[in-house]
Amino acid sequence: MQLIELVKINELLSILSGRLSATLNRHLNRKFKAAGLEITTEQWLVLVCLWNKDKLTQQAISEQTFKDKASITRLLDTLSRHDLIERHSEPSDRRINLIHLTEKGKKLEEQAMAIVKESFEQAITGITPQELLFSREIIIKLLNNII
Amino acid sequence: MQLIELVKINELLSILSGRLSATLNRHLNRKFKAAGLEITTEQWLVLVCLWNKDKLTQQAISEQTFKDKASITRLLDTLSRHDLIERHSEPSDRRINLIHLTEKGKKLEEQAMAIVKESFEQAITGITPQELLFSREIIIKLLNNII
DNA sequence: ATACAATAGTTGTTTAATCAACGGTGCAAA
DNA sequence: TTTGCACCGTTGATTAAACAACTATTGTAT
Repeated sequence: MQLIELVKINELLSILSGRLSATLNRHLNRKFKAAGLEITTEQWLVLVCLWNKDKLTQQAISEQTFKDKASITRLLDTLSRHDLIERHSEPSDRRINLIHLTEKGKKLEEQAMAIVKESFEQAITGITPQELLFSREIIIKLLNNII
Repeated sequence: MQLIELVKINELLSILSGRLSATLNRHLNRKFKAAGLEITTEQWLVLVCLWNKDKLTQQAISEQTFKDKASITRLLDTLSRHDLIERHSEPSDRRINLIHLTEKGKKLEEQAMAIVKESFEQAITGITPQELLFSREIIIKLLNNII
């Protein structure tokens, strides 16, 4: 009984804490690559913030993506090297960088979102919206319990 | 309508493909560290395989953890450096390493599993077993859809 | 006005993931 | 027997994560 419980714990934790995200990331990264888009899932997540509202601070991106600000520094380094964003320093507060999408970065939105949408639809095949919403609630409860 | 749909897609994907696993990993890593255990969640996952059945091949560990064999090579390098496992080459098939737990590695099980169990119970506070099992089914469906 | 705290971003170190390429071993078919 | 394929594990390159320590700037409180 105790053993079975622990086995289930391990299984669920291993799925949640690695396998699910790794599989999703791998899937999306391959789709992006297959379509000739040179972005990763993590970069896509940052770009989503900027497509939604351009010229954010790194701090804002950090909060919206739930990523460490050091991770954002380096993600933006990569995006900048690929000419998808530019850092513009703000004279009114010289601590701040405002992150601007380049034309190349803006143009990526349509194609990237189409790929994501397609993958999403593939992922949820055979799952009803209610089931999905219910799972979302449970996952958010889980998250809040361990923050 | 379309916009709202896309927002939901982004949110769910971002939770599943990064935020959930990152939060869980961070949580467990901190707990391990706070208890004086020098292991990460990823290393714990490998150790679970060996606690369950000692003397596995790297290939077997790779399959059980759903991790790339290159990742396993490096995880085992770290575990070996910390004297938790040893690679024993097998004379009957010289391609193979059998991974042996050291005494130190064996001794870790009780303490590590107690921490994991405690974290798990914290995580599922306020969620019924049925809800959890239901979510597990949905997540496995999701996984199978994108493999 | 100065001293201290808070904020924004960067850097160093360590761990881990992917993919691709490679070396060595085992096995089976021509 | 040797040729070729499958298998096991390693290595290199790139991307990303966490944490801690750091610089520079801004804001506040005495």
